[in-house]
Amino acid sequence: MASEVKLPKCKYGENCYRKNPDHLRLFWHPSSRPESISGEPSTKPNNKPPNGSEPENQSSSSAPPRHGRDVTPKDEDVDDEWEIDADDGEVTACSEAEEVVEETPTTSNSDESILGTRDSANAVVLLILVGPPGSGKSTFCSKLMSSAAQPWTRICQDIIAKGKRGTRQQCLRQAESALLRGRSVVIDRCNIDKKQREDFLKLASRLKINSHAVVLDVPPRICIERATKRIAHEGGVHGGNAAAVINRVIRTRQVPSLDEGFFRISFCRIDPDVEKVIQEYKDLQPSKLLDPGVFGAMNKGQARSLLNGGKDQYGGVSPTSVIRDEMRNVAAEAGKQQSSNGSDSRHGRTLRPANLVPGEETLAFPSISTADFQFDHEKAATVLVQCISEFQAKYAHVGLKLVLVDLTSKSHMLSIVSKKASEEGLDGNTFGTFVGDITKLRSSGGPPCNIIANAANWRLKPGGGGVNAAIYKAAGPELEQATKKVASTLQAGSSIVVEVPQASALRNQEGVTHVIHVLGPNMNPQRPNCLSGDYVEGCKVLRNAYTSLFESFASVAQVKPVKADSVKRMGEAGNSHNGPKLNAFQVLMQASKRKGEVGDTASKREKGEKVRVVEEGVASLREEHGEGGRPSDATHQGSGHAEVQGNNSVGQQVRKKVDRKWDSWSLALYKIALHPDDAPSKNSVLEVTDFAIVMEDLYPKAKRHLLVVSRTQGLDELEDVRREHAGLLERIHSLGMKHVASFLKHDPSLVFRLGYHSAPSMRQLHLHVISQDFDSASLKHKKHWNSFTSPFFRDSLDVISEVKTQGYVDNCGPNAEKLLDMELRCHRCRSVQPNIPRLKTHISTCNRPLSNSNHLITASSVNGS
DNA sequence: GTTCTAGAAC
DNA sequence: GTTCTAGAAC
Repeated sequence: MASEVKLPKCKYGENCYRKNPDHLRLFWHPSSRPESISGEPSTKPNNKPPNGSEPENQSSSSAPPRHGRDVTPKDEDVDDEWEIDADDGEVTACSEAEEVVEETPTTSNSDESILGTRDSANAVVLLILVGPPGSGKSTFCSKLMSSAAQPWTRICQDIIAKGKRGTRQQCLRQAESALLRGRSVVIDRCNIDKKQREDFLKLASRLKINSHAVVLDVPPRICIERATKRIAHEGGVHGGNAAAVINRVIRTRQVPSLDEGFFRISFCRIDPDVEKVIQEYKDLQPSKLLDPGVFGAMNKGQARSLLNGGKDQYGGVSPTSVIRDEMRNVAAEAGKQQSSNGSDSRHGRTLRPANLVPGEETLAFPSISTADFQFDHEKAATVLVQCISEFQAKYAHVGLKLVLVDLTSKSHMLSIVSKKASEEGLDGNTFGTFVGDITKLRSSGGPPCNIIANAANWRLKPGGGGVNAAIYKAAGPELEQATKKVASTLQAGSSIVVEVPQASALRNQEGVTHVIHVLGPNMNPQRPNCLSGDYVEGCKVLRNAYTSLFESFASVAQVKPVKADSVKRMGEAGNSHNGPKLNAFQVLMQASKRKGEVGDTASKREKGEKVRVVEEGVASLREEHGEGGRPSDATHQGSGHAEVQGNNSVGQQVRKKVDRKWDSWSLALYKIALHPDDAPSKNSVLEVTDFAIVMEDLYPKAKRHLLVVSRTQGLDELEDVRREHAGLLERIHSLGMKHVASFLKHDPSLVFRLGYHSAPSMRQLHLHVISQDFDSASLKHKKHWNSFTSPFFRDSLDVISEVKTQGYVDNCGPNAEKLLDMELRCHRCRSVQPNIPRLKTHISTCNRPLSNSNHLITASSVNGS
């Protein structure tokens, strides 16, 4: 019966951090956290508005420019998403940048212009560069962004994907993000034909932003000369092959025309043309708008083509006049949007008052730690969305709503949280954002939030600034007195609930019954307990803070998580309808499925995909319905056998392994382990014992790479390991160590790790014994590298320890494979390398101490033990 | 696990 | 032409 039930895919739920690459990185080695070049914590300006609200720390817009390899001005700052490899001086993308774009620093003193707006503060345009390799697109961008009058973002496809070449879709996403933040965007890619430009024009049209084109119509000879001199160009357009590529690209060139939707097209053939156009766009601002039309030197054929195209489309009317009219319409529309009711259409999830029904408990809360405490916005948004997701899952169907509030419609946090919430599929009925004053929600017609959160300080004192000062001021001295009765200080990552006294204006005017003080992590060196850029700890504390806040909210609202009894009631209610009678467990699963929280296990099984299912919070239900129990021993454990396993700190949990289909190619180790005498000759079996065999990996990923394969039938992978296997794991480890000692005798310079893959491709539990040189021709792919250097590789000693203490291995879950797709990071110096060839070159010379494990085995450690 | 192929991009 | 990625097949 249990096997018929659809189960959640992960014990941490559909929105488990392990599914989120950004958050996943937090579980990378602690030493991987981004650092500024100087090693000093970032000291971003505190752009605090005068009205006591949360200031906007526009990390992206206030950051210094980011630069790719081929265009990096050597004398400019590099922000914390980039780091320089001290060994070879390369600039490499840090792991925190999933997609990399370059942005100008803001040039104005006011928040208004820092944030910008396509409506008024800036003349926002989408500038599409058109030109073959070597035409000077990158130089154009560098010059444009060096001292532009308004903020620009450069989208360079060559470096957008963690410092290497990405896709058009990534460029589009980043362009949209920047445009929505009020930044002009320059698209640095060839854009050589209509198809390559089409999506960008559509994007601009959708956002009601003018598209401009600058055609770098540089003679092919010059392009080839330039490209030939380049080295290590991402697209391979350098050296001897540059001419062929450029000639081919130029042959496919389609000259941009106004009828594609461009507002303005500028042609540049010689350097002075380029300089002139660069200056035009550098000067661009509302008081210096550029006229529509076609400008610059071009040949007569191009001009005729462009004008004819425009004339045909507009029925003989000058394209320029049509576009001017359109421009006026856009401006008028933009004006309407700006004067609307304070909700910003850019925030798709902005909750309007009508969305919230009085009587339902609603928590209004500010973004924690992103103002004075200078926590990185992107990371904070990721943590927040994760916490909301968990909250929604835990308190489904009980009417609790969360509203993230910020004072300004230009709030960076509102924008990115909305985006991430949408991406994560958060329930828009129970979470939204709102632009307004958190202390005046009722009186200003905002959502009726009777509980509000305060981004407090550790002393729980009024003052300082931002939300804390505003709430204490609005509440009057009564709140401070009430708070004193509850606590005198507050730990980071925790919260306290204070009932707002009846006499407080916040209560009798705004209807706020409770204030929940919450304290997040501090990244501001000017404030106490600064974490100095330690985002591993910081995210942990922030997560604790939000979790504590939301739990306090639930506590005040006097609701409880969805539990067995409530689900049972739901089941009974469901059974009152005509459908088949369902038990509580099935009802829960059906509800989860409706919310999209349950994977289609059956269909995945049909496809032979790996299916590991861990469910949460249903153990009592399973017991109640007699659908499972703890395994008594290790007798099960072949494919297709469901099993249940016990508790951990999160709460009572059930671990259930569902059928995994092993393809024929993945059975090689299984066959050899069970029948070592029949091992194919290509496999070098070194030792056979009663419990394991030792063999050389057929495709070694390092100088020395052995496998110690268990001979216990049914023990396919780590997922199958239980407490009773601890002794076996220790024997396997010892066997591996024996061979390590032998290797080290011959070559004492080697360093080894012993460990398991979280989600192995080959059936039959096997320990990897691998030297850390990774000097092997068989190491070809990112997946290879990350399987041995990311947390996907579980150290044998850690595995043994976990099995002994908790009875199973808490591996990376169903999303372990995401770890394999992460950036290529040197296991010594932590620098990111753009591809495998570059990585291999780098690691062959990198001499930093190894930093990828606490369990490295060296000649001295073996001799000393 | 590997190998092969196609496609995208410059 | 080269590099990289994703997917299919084994």
